[in-house]
Amino acid sequence: MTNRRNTIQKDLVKNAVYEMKRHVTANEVYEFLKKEYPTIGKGTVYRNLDILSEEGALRKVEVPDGANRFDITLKNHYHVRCIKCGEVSDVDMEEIPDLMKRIHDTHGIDFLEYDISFKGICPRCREKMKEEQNG
Amino acid sequence: MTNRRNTIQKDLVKNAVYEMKRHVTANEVYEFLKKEYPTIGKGTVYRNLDILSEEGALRKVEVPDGANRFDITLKNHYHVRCIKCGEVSDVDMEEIPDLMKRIHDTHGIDFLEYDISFKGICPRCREKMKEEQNG
DNA sequence: CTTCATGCAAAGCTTTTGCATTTCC
DNA sequence: GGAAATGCAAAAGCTTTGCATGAAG
Repeated sequence: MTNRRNTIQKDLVKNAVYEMKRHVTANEVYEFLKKEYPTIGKGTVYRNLDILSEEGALRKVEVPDGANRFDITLKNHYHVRCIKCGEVSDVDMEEIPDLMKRIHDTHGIDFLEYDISFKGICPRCREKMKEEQNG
Repeated sequence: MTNRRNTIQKDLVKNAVYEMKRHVTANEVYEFLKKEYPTIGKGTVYRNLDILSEEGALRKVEVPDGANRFDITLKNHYHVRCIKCGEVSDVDMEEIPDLMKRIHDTHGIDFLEYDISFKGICPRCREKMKEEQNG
C-alpha cells in the first residue's frame, strides 16, 4: 500500500495537473502529456491520478454523468458544476461545522466523509443562452 | 417539452420504482420489468426514468463511478453511499438552512441547486470486514 | 394522420484490466 | 534480480442514440 515507487510518469501526471491550473479530467491530462511523451499510456494516467489522490497530492472531484476531475487545492472546499458545459469550479464557502453531528438516524452506517456539490450555470453559458434567445 | 404522451411503459417504470421500495438503478428497474414484459427496451427504461425525474415523480440520485439511483421520496433529503457495496440509503438529517446564502464569491455563476452526499460503510459490509479479519 | 415513444442494437464515454515488457530499488 | 509500474489494447459498465415500427392524441 504505502510502498510505492517513484516513477517518472507519476511526476509527469502530478506536474501536469499543477500546470494546467484547472479542474482537469483524466483524459485532458492524458492528451496534455501525450504531446511531449507520446508513449504514455492512458491507464498509467488513470492509475497515477488515483494514487496521487489517495496520497493527498491531488483531490478527486467526483462528477456523476461525466468524467471525474482532479485539482490541486489542498484546503477543503466545495465545487459547482455548470449544467450546460460541465465545467467545474471552486465554490468560495466556509465549511459547515459539525455537519456529521447533525445526522440522527444512521441505520447503523459508519459515516466517513461528505461532499456538497452545487449545480449552476456559468457566465459563459449564460451569455450563450441570451444570444440564442435574442438571435 | 411539456407535451408528453402517457404510455404504458412510462406507468410501468413509475410503478416499478414504487414497488421496489429502494434506491434502484435503471438496470434493476429494467430487469424487474423484463420478467413480466420481456419486450421492454432498456432505452425506454432510461428515457422514462429521466422523464419522471424531470416531472418530479421520481428523484434521481446521481452517483459518481456507479449507476445512478432513483427513488420516490418526495421530501428533500440526503443520501449516503456505502463505499464497499455501493448501496445507497437515505440520511436522516434536517436540511441546512440558507446554504446558498453562505456562498461568497460566485465567479458570476448562477447557483441552481445543491446536493450533499455522504460516504460510509453499511452494517452488512462492516460485518463482512470483521469476519475477514478474524478469519 | 401526424407526431411522439418504443424496441432493438449499436455506439459512446469513462474507467478498469490483462499481460508482456520495462523500470525501480 | 525480484517486485512493481508501464504501455498497449481489449473489455467492462453505464448511458445514449439512430432508426424502423408502433401507439397516442
